[in-house]
Amino acid sequence: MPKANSLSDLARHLGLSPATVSRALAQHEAIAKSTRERVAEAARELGYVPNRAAQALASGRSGYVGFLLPMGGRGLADPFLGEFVSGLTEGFAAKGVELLLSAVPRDGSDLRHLENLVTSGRVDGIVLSRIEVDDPRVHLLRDRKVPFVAHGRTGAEGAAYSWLDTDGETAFAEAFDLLHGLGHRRFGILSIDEPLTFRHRREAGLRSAFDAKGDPSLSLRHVSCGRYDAEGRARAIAAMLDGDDRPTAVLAVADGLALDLIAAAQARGLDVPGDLSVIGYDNIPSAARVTPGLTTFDASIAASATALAEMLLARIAAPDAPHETRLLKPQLVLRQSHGTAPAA
Amino acid sequence: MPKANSLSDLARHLGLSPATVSRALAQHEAIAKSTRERVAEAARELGYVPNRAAQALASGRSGYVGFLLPMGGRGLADPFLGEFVSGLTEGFAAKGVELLLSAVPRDGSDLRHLENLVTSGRVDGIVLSRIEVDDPRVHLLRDRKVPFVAHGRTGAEGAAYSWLDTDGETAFAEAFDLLHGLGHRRFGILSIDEPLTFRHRREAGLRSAFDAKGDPSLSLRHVSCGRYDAEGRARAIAAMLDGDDRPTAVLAVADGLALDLIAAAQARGLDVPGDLSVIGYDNIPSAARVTPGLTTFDASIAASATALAEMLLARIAAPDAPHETRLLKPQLVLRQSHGTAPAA
DNA sequence: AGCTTTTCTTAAAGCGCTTTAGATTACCAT
DNA sequence: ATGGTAATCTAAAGCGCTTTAAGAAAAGCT
Repeated sequence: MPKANSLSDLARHLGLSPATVSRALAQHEAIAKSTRERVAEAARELGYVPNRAAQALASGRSGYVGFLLPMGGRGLADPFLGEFVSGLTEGFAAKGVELLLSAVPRDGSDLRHLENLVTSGRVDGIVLSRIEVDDPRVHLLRDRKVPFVAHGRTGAEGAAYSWLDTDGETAFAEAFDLLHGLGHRRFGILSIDEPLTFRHRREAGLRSAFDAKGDPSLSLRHVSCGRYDAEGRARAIAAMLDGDDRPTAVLAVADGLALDLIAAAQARGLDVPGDLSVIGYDNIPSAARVTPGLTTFDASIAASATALAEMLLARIAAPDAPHETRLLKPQLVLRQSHGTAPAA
Repeated sequence: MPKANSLSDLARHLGLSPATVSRALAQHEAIAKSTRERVAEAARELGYVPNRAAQALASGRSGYVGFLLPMGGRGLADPFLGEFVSGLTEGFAAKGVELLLSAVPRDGSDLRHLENLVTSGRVDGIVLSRIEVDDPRVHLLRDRKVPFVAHGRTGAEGAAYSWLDTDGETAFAEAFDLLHGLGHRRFGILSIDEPLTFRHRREAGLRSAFDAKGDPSLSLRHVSCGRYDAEGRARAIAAMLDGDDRPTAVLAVADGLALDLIAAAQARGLDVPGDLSVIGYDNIPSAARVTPGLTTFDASIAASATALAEMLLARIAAPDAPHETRLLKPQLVLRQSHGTAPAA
């Protein structure tokens, strides 16, 4: 059996021109269906696989999409990111597209890195995560007219780009009401100091529900960790748990914080949920595995990522189509980390 | 400021030929150092970024390396894979190379997928993980003379390819001796049914240490789960814990299994390590976070991945260099999941 | 038959680089 | 001057595809 290593090999074998073969393989309508089948058959027989670089150069599209993986942190070992990237990969794979994982250094060169990534033509589109309040990456990509989708919204909600987000604002308001109904009066919110929109939204949701009660006997302790490393988290958790008037109910803006909080509380001899109710956000896998099980909001990370993958491919196919935005309502997963307020 | 979008733009601007500029940017010795600097400077000023597809087509190298991500499982949400891929990504990024994440379906088309991946020229090299006893991917890549490195060894140790592995055999023998020294007499090994070499090696290490005692009063219960899904694991764990003569010390070939085993034991009212000692392998992050902390072998997953990245780049640079193999000795991390045997 | 329309196929240019083989210049000793 | 050598640089081909513009063949109409 001969082997076709290039389009023209295959074309010669078939007695057709390379142009026809190229378009036949691409399922162009202008090529007779019978020809398309004949070509596909021959390609299979001769083991022909198109060269991707040549396709990319000629067509101006690389066939890849990019995801920026921040270096230095936990990377994909972070359960959220791991699940997210898995979801992306599978979503793209379903359409025959592969994901380019681009590690970006944390030295402030991230914008240059992104610019380089797109101007080199390595990717046809980008998935952005961990969106900041006024995210410069969004501006860059929009200016450069590079297709992208974002997991999360910047501060300006109307901003013209495609995003998918979960409604953390409503969720945290709901969680507050639940805990308030269980008799809690001293609340805490455990957050992070980075300019990420999701934490602002979740904080705001809690705060507005809190303010809506207009009850001066309620208290709210707001603690953030500076860097999201072990030390920063431990310090924030200490600030939450130690001292007088410890909250009896704490909302954590992410499950990782919530799990750490529970462990720290238990280490201090506190009972969860007897002495302290904790609710998290995201429903990462280990939220179900710890004791007590973490009550949290299921943000269906993998499904979101898959949806984002589809949205991005749609944008690449039709860059001028109107932007699509999706706001998902996370489901509260009731487990054992929350309960009625302890007796005063 | 003008903008150079192509090599020839830049060459024209500099009054040089494209050939010279190309080689100057590649730091060729044949180009005068002064010229190289002048070119680099101009490239920076004019914001020139080479087109990757054109480079790939002309040079025959894509500039990417590939990793095969099995679909359908936990994907990167599996702590081992997450940490491994993070390590790879960072290792490659250190050398300016990006990782192509290629999701491979579990429908038996994986070899075709791999072949397609390399013949399309999408990647210059491949990192293989979860090596099987007689792994067809190893044969394929070796036949096709595609640079690759493997995390793990096939059955035939002398096989001519580059690999990095941890010495699970010695580790499990060591773990057995430790537990035997603590008075345990009824042992268990919790494994998986797939033809992965790592589990064979760990099983063999335990078994040979067990046999070496030549003590007929010792027992060894060997249980494997069929598919590595929640149900398969639960069934295997039940077989390990239920029935007469339950082992008092169990080695699990992976931390995930060990953690599930501990949870299941606790759910049955058993005390770990009072009634049951458990030792795992890999030291995934959550091994440190559960209660009791899991005693396990630290396989330094991320560091291994980074080393593999370097090994692969070295192979791509010098495909005919002798193969490099590295056997790492995992460190036993003593936590609280093991202890003296319960009184008979 | 002659004409138009429709259907199918192709020639040829070109995507933006790398690389081989060769040209040019500079430098030195004779 | 003359030739030889080393140091730089360049012309031009070509990587393997896509695509535009146009050509050839078949079919439909009067």
